[in-house]
Amino acid sequence: MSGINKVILVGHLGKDPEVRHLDGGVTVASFPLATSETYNKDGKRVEQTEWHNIVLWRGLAEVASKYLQKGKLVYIEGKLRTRSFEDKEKVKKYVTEIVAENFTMLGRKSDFEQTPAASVPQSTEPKIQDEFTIGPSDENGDLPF
Amino acid sequence: MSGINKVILVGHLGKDPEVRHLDGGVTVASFPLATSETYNKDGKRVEQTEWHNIVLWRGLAEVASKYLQKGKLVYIEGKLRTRSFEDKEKVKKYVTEIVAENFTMLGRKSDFEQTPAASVPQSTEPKIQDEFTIGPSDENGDLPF
Amino acid sequence: MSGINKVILVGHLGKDPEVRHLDGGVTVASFPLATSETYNKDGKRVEQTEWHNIVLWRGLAEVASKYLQKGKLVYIEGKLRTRSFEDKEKVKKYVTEIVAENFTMLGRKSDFEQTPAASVPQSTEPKIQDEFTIGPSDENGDLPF
Amino acid sequence: MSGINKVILVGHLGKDPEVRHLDGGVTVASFPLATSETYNKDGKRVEQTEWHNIVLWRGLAEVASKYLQKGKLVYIEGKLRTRSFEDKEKVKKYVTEIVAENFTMLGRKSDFEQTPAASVPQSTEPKIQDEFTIGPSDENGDLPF
DNA sequence: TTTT
DNA sequence: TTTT
Repeated sequence: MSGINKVILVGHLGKDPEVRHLDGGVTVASFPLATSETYNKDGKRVEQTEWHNIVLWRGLAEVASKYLQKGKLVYIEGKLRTRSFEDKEKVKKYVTEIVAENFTMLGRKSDFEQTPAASVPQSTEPKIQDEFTIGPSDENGDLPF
Repeated sequence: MSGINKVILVGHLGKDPEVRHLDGGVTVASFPLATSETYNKDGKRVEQTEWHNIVLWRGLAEVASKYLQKGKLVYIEGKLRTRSFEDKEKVKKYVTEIVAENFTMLGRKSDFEQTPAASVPQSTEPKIQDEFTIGPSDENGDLPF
Repeated sequence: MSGINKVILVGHLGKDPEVRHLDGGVTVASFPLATSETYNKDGKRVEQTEWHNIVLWRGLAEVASKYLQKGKLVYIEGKLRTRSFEDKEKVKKYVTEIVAENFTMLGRKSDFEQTPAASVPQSTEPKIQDEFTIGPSDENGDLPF
Repeated sequence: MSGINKVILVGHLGKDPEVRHLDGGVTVASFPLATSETYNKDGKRVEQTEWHNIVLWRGLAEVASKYLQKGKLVYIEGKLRTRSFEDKEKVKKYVTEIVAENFTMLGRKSDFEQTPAASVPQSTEPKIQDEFTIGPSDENGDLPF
């Protein structure tokens, strides 16, 4: 039977997205995302930051590389995936990544402007989905019941 | 600026899905879903049930009408939408619905069998998405980093 | 068997929180929250805004009334609850509300400053939870608004 | 500024929970959880299973060890945490875990019965939360496994 | 290492 | 109107 594997993050990019083009023309982007939590420990305010490896594919990767930069605040929805790889010393290692399914830019509009003078292009999708998960939902007509 | 409007429910259908075909060939299905919460009140076990109006469009509606029946346990992800309508007395009223974006059948496989003897067709998708949100995600190849 | 009833919203307050003190000293706060979605319709950019009725109890209500104001961006997690009430004409009506379980202020720190000159107190909890979330939630009495 | 770090899983336990009692009397439980996704690849039905390391603290750990067993279906809500440890060869390694904040048992009631003859005690909380979720989460010390 |  |  099937299950649910869902991750919801709101945090800041630790670096600009790094984009790669695989053989076959598929685009992949990735970046670290920080989510911080603040709590009181013995009356002192402690901040704990967690770093997440975000991976985006195809169209999502392209939009991310265009609109997301280091420091920006984003909402990301995706799923967990742990994969193994060999490091330079041929040692098998594991990483857990969040494969993004859609993201939404948060924060001020000005935070997403390329330069102080430029304005965000009309085409900026506030909510961007994986093209294999994407699309308009035009069901805003009134329901017949 | 954009926002997030997400609902996650796990509950039982109160009735079979009710299906309608709008002019233009669009299919809409709807059903009530119960989510119950149990807590202790003065040492007694109290159950509180909340009823949700679930609405599904197009392909999702069709799959729902095929595989979901009264009593079944489902995971539903969607968004909130409040719409107004006029009742028979022409009084304006409001309903809040959950417009489903995808759902997953939970519980035993046998719970989704049509009849004790029949088995669920091979084509039953455990996770079914709105066709405007849908699609295979074949990014299972190894990442180059 | 039990279920899941979870709502996740990121949006802006439409008004300042309205605070009430019930008999028995319980504090309740409420405010409308807007989540907007933008999509393309026939090549044109359309924005659709959904309004949600947010309700907060006890300690959460108090923190909300202190730190949230009209226009602020918040992440809210809670559950759906539909309750009935009688309007002035004694007509039975229904409202669906989101009973908040915790919230996190998003956006610039300066967005949460009381006045341009004041800074957010050290004690501001970035993630604030309903102190009663764990146990029974006895707020099933009718709301006074 | 603060962020959101939330994981929502529905899956089956791969093993019985493993319970440990740390110095100081704190209880920790952990188990692997499988979430499977099925999709069509070239007309063939492919199942992909993802394994998650679930960690529970204190009261949650105790309830988990009592009611969850290998094979059971659960809804788990928690947060991601990546921690480092040294393996037997003193090599620094990283694991990403899901620190549970609450869980709900899904599936038939009979699935949670200890033995065919026994019934689940009246006191079984369908939704069980980490009693410390509200405040500080001081489980940042290294885990003993 | 789960489940269907 | 579901389920336990």
